[in-house]
Amino acid sequence: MVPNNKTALSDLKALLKEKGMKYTEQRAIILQLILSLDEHLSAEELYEIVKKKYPNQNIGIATVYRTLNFLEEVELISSISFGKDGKKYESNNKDQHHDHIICTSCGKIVEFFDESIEKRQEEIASDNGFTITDHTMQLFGICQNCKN
Amino acid sequence: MVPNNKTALSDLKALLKEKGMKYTEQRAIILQLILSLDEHLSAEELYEIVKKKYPNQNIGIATVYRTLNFLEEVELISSISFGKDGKKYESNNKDQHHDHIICTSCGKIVEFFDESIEKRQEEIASDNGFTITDHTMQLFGICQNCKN
DNA sequence: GTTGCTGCAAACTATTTGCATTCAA
DNA sequence: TTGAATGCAAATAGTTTGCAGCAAC
Repeated sequence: MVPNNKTALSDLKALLKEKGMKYTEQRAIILQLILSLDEHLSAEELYEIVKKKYPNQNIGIATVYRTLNFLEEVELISSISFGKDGKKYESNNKDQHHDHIICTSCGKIVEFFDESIEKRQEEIASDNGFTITDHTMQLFGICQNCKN
Repeated sequence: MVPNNKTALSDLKALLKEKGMKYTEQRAIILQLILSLDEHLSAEELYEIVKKKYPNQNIGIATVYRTLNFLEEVELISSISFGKDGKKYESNNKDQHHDHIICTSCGKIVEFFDESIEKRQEEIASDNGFTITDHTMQLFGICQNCKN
């Protein structure tokens, strides 16, 4: 379990209260799951894991979608989508923003962060009259393993 | 009409022949449309335009999807997908590769190319053992117009 | 007790597929 | 002539919504 799981759970409680929403077992389970798994998972995959891990809790797929949408909205998690693979979710409970390198052969994902690119992006945007709020960057290629 | 429309059409013919496929009116229409419109369009949008522009040609949505998949596969066109808006297609018949700045308020898309970022991406990938084949980068923000 | 949340099933959207017919080669 | 492509409709995948019962506050 990730060290700041507890923090995220209190954040969740606070955010829910703030919006007049209720703290439920299901919401907590889904958030904790994303925090504890260090992977990029689709809604369907998360649903399968929840069902397996909490067989007594009879969580529906609709709740998973509803919860993911909410968690993304309040920025506790975020989603990326590359080509065929569809939308995948990951926790925001990480050191900092990062981008992705994806192996088109085996699907492996490596995260990276590069200060100089980030800076350049800001410049480009402002040159075009934009104020950046967010960005995504994906590099596609073949990883070391798959090259062999 | 874009100057190198003709080239792309011969490319299409050559590619089709190479794969034992047939050159059809429908395929030509769809490719030409993407070449001539300088926008990012979804399959559905392209379908609507074809229906309007060629009312005698009774093209089906399935053909549009099949053709788009083929054209992307042979790299005459390419697709990007940002968040809610789903997959959009654009011609590869441009000066060079480019990335996108998207206004999250009005949907405006600006294209840009930055040598230094491209270079840095190569370095990062190779540091991680990857050989890059492709990449996408999207900056999200608010454009000048929407700020006012 | 009230209001929001859940699971279920039905609805929807985007895309793909099966099949009889049509068309390019 | 023959195999591939097309249009249509049906099928599928992914996601959302309506609703009756249930749970949080």
